[in-house]
Amino acid sequence: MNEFNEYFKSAFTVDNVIFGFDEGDLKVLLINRGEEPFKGKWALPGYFVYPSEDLDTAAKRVLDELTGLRNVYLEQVKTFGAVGRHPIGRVITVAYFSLIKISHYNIQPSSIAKKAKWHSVSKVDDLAFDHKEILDACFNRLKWLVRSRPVGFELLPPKFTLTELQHLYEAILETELDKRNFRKKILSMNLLIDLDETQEGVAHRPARLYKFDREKYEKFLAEGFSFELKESKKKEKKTKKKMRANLA
Amino acid sequence: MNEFNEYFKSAFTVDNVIFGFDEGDLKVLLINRGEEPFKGKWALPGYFVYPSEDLDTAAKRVLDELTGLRNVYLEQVKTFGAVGRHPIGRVITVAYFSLIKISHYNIQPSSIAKKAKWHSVSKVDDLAFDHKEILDACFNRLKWLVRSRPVGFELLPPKFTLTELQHLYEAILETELDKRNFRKKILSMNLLIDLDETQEGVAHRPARLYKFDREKYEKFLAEGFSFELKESKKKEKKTKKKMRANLA
DNA sequence: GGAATTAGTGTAAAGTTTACACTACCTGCT
DNA sequence: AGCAGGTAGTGTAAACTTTACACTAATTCC
Repeated sequence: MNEFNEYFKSAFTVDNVIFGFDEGDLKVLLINRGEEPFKGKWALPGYFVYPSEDLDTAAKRVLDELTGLRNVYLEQVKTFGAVGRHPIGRVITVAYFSLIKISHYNIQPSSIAKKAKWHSVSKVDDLAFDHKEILDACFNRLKWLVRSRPVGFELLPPKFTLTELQHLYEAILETELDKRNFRKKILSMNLLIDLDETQEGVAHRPARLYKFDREKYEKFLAEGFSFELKESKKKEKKTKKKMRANLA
Repeated sequence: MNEFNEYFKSAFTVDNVIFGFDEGDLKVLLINRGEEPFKGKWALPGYFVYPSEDLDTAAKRVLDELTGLRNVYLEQVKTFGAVGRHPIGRVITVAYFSLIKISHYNIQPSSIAKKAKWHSVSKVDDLAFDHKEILDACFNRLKWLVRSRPVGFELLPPKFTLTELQHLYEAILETELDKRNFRKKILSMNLLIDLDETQEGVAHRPARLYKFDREKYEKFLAEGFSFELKESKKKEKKTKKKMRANLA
């Protein structure tokens, strides 16, 4: 550190977009800011990265302090560093998103956690700092992720019905899926274990419960498998340009 | 800045993985370090982000100083911030990758550019700092990108043959593609304009030259189209687990 | 004129995706 | 007991996409 001293004047933070799924709706955990700047506004949970701490460690710490959860899905998404994004100086933030089961979430005693609340992703529209932009980037990443791997298992309780799983996918993809085709696709992956149990206390035919075969999932990931879910085209009727080859 | 002063002691940089394509091989532009640390080793081009500069601006600046090129494909990939990654202090780096046409690249007068050299991506194995890890992350991103959009056009000269295009895809994907299927797929996208010209000075049947229809490409991107290129399975014979549904 | 070399082309079979509608099973009400 | 209301669960045929595969065409060089 000599001629470069002038560059060592910035700070960096992590911000964590924590997704959960409840009541058929995709949610995000937000903190109500108790102080300026943006006092009273909702913001993503985040904090400065300590000098002795790796980025991933910082993201896990923020998540743990807030939810008490460890070993959850956590992924770095993008870094935001516009010059004026933070009023107190040059602050770059690294955005992460994580997927948790809301049923496993317990309010933590930390003061920050008391100000936390789940919000429907689709209804969030105004956040502190550039946090709306960060949320959008993470939501888009989740949409992409859900098309290439069966990521929903991170968000559902240990036992779930196929309809719940489908609703989760529909919430993330913001589209409707065909029930029969969805089931065929999901079951053909052999990642579900049929528990031979059914729902109780519902006023209609109870659905079978499934759990997720974690062992096969690990294999799936290791082999770089991927699958595709396409939206039901029942209602769309997009002009499907056939784009045929201009061959002789 | 008051109680947070202790956090404003880090620096951040951008590192740019600049890909080019030449002689049937995917290349990356590296700088030979003239000073400690890692003196004599090859490194990714990068520099500190100025206090008054956005991240993307810094990445463009680094690219411009080195190659004289602007308006090229540039994308943020990932941020690396391990505690000990830089000997002179806490330095976080934001990795970008760009795609350029080597034929358009002119050596710049800047001192840094004189130390630059193209290396085959497949042969790079030891770089300064954590730059190998950064290169790998960017290469993986490129692999992903090339499967979802016809990104190769950024790397080829304005006129090219279908075989050149195929070789580019093969270099990026590190696999072989079937000639007829590749051509069918590419031509069916209608993104190529047949120039009604042929190669000259080759000792075999000359190939037709094509250029890229930029207007249609913009439309393609805007409509969120995507396409898939799958490797030729001629040689592999992967045990294709049929994974059929366990339905009644 | 023939050897060498790469360009260029079509098709049938296998596999995947799509659209679509009815019966089954449970509760709660009368 | 039976019916209404509600969600669960299932199969198939048609359209489309992907795959595997081999010969002829055009040029240069000798």
